[in-house]
Amino acid sequence: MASLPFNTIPINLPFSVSTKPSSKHHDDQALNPSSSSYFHRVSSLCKNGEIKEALSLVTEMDFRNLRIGPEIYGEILQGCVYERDLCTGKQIHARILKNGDFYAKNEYIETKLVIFYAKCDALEIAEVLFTKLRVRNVFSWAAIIGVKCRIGLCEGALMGFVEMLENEIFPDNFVVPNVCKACGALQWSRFGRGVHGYVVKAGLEDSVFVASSLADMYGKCGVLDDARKVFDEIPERNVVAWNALMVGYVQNGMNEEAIRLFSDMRKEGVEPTRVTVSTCLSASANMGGIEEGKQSHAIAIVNGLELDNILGTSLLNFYCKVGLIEYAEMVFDRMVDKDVVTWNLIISGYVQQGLVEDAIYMCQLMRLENLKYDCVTLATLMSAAARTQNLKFGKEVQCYCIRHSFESDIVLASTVMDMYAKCGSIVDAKKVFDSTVEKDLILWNTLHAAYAESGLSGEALRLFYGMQLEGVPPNVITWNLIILSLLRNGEVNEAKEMFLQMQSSGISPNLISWTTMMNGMVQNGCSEEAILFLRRMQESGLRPNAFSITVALSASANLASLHIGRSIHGYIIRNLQHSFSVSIETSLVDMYAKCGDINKAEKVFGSKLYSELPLYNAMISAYALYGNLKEAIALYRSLEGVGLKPDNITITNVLSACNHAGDINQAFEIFTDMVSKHSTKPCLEHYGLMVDLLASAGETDKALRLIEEMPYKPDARMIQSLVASCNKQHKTELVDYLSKQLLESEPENSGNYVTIANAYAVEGSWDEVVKMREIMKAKGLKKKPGCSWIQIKGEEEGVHVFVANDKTHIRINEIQRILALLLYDMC
DNA sequence: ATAGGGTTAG
Repeated sequence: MASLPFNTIPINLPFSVSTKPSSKHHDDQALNPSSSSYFHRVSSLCKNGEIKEALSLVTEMDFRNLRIGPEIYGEILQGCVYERDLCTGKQIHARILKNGDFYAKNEYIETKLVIFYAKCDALEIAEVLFTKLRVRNVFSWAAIIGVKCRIGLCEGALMGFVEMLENEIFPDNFVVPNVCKACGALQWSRFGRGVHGYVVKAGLEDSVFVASSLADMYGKCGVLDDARKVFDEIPERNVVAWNALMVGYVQNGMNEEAIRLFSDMRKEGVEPTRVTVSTCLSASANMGGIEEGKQSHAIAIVNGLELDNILGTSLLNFYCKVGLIEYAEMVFDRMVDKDVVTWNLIISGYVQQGLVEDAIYMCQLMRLENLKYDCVTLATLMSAAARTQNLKFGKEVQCYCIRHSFESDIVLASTVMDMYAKCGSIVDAKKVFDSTVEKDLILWNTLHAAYAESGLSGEALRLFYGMQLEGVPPNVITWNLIILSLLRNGEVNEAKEMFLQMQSSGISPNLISWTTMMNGMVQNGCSEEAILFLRRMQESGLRPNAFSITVALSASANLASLHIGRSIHGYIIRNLQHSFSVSIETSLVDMYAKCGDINKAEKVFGSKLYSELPLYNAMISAYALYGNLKEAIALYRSLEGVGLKPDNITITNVLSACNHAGDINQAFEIFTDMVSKHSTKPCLEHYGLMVDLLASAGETDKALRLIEEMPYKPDARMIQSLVASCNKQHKTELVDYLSKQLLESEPENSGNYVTIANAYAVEGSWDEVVKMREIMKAKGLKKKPGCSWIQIKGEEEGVHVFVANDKTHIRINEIQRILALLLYDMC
């Protein structure tokens, strides 16, 4: 055996190496029978994980001058591999080196050392030893590929696979799974296919290990058809194979397929594991499948699966996502070793339910358990601030983030921006955006969302072109947001143009793109076009979901087209039977009422699946529309019996029913009931309806007294009612008073100008309407999102008129008077 | 070989 000097051993090994060659193992100790009994004792200690004891036996052997063969060192190293005991292994390595080349240059020992370091994730040492190997066999290759794969150096692992083949060392059923894993992580499906070819050639495809990892690889690459094919051809499928395919389905959004696979698996009598149940729970959570998730939970219990952290958090995630917070609390209480993930889930569960107080309380408890907030906790709290529009709380959380150096977390930056945007502070959102160094597409989109929400289409467009100049290509979401910002700002034609541009840039509109267009059309008074967009979406092969159907129903209602409304109802019955929701039922009632078929509205209401307030509100509103005061009141009175408490909308609807019928007494009864029975404060709109009622009955003084009593500033609508009433009675000094009120309350409120313009529109004075628009422009005021425009036919192009409220009738000279006051105020 | 939490669009 060639002798090499010891100092060629890499000096970066983390222990010192004796340079003195030892000689005692040359004694003829091999004949000593106790040597083999030592081997057995060492071997059994190692298998029980008692490495330290095994090591002291070796020391004892050394002391008694017994021959220590390579197999003993091999055994101890293997023990260190089982225990992932890097420290003890290094000591063994030191002894091996101390004992000289007989051991240090033994192929078995050298390979074992590589395997040991690799298994302990000490890649650098393993690689140094590996490069020094004179003989590289399948085992050492497998170890190196394995460690690279584990620590995420996937390209390196795949290069190793190629190099192995070049050196004619053939990867076996231990190497291939790791190679597959690397392909999956990199989503290199073409490389994966090559590996699959090798597997077939090498005859490895019958190994469950190989086949399940191939199925997993195809799943991770999104090629589910091939994953399924591989899976179907496995001769003896084990639970891991089932799990791998199921995970593939879930990761690609095919949740229903995953659940179906689970039931097939149970039919074949394969026992589910915690992984199976976790995966099913993810699928159930994603698709909102309450029954599926509950059954998965039941199966976990029946099969006696241990509630470990991962299964527990899967359950928590599921119950939180579907809104069953009580069940989530039960699971949470039963979990023993709660970690940050566990706490984050229950906290986010509370936030999703709007229970921000509970969320904050849980945060305090979490701190008492000595757990620190991580970026997920903070992102959740930030989203709570955004939901509740609590700017102060949001800033506190942001300060915490800054103090604890979480600024570099890009997800957190997105939530901070979203919080500022939701709290109406776009400038601060932009500041956060600018100060974030590494921007990802989501961050860009978050700012787009902020602009879209407020209809700042100019800013949005600048951002849109800016990002492309910086080489960030917009995705569907970006395009949808740009379109939304245009629509929110009333720029219908520009939005349609953008919609076309998106398609010519190679991005096809998704469900949300189409629905955004539809909804935007409805909001901008183009309901016919909304229906056209619905048809075109269906032609493109996309199926409308519950929300798009709701929008289509409101378009039908606006068009008062029973024909279209019925056809959409038909579509719901044919295709959305299972996703019947409160909002769909509500929209149906509303549609039938507005299309003139109150009987059908009653019929839909009568066969409702849900018993929720919005549905009752819609029906009461329908009765109000038809002036059926008795029915409206009866329905309102019946709420208590079904355990529902009327809200502001209910009262508004009942009061407007009274309004239509001109029944002041009934209205007053409802109005006072509200405070005494339901202890709710009337809102501005309720006062408005009462004022309206009194004013149109000529009770101007009473109306005025009510205005002075109420805890709100009067709005333009109220003033209008009064103006109309005053007009009849020629009380001009009152009009002066009211106009002043209007100016004092909100001179910058575009709504006031809109109201006045509305009145002009009703009177047919288009010149005055145009003038109002110009004043708004000069003041830099923009129409609020959701406020409708209508194009006046036969008028000069570009002239828009606000949709007039049905009951607005103001004498033209009074309008001029108010306008004069407004202009005076501006100068 | 397989499994858990937070961010953007109607």
